[in-house]
Amino acid sequence: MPRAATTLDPFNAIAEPKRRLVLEALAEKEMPVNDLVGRLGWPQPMVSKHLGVLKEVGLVNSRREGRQRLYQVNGEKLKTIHDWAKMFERFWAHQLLRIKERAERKHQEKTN
Amino acid sequence: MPRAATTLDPFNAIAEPKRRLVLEALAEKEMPVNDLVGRLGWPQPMVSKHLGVLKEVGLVNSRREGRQRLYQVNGEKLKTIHDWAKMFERFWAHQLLRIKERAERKHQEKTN
DNA sequence: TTGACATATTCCCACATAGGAATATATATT
DNA sequence: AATATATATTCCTATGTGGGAATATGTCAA
Repeated sequence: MPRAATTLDPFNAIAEPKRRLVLEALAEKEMPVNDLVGRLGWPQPMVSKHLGVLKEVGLVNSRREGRQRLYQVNGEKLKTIHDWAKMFERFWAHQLLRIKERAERKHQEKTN
Repeated sequence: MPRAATTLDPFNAIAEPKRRLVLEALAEKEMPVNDLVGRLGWPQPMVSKHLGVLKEVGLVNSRREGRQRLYQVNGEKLKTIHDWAKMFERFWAHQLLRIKERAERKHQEKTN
């Protein structure tokens, strides 16, 4: 069986590099689809489709304004990612640990 | 074209829920494959294959010890994920912004 | 060397999905 | 109503990949 649906899992949704670029653009400011099209240089349907996935998985919200649809980052869902990664903080935070890891890596080179 | 190779992108590698579970287990302590097999209850080849992907993408390191191969989390690569998510910190950190977002969401409900 | 233990690899298949092209829908303007 | 603008959706295809089963490789002990 392949991977779980992109539209159900934020981690899966941001696995696509283009979707990360969309989020990074939206991080600057709320934006309509066409601004993203111009900024990213992709076909409009491509942008809309990626936005559709991001919307369905909850990583962005949108609101209408005239003919445009403005997309914005949803912080809550991105916090999920951040919190998960934070679980491993101790593996990079402490200098002592880093030294220990470096030593283990050297040992690994011999045993590999 | 489907998604880019899992083994080239940490974000893609952790898109698979089972691989996140592997990393979470290894977050507790360095561990040989069989410990993971017992802990997760998956077939050994499945565990080895997921470890293979995590290793190739650099999210874990390994070293031999007798017949066993001990796997450990690689903090540096996980920091990459953490740093990326941190980019959106302001979207959940400030109370004022949260209030603003809530207002925008209410407006969205009307216009949707 | 033989056997037991520990881990990795190969082969196959089903399936989700990104991209492309064309088209559909929605909203504002005249 | 007709047109222009803005965005979404549908259909198609190629391809990466997770799971299962079987097997291979590697390492220690007797």
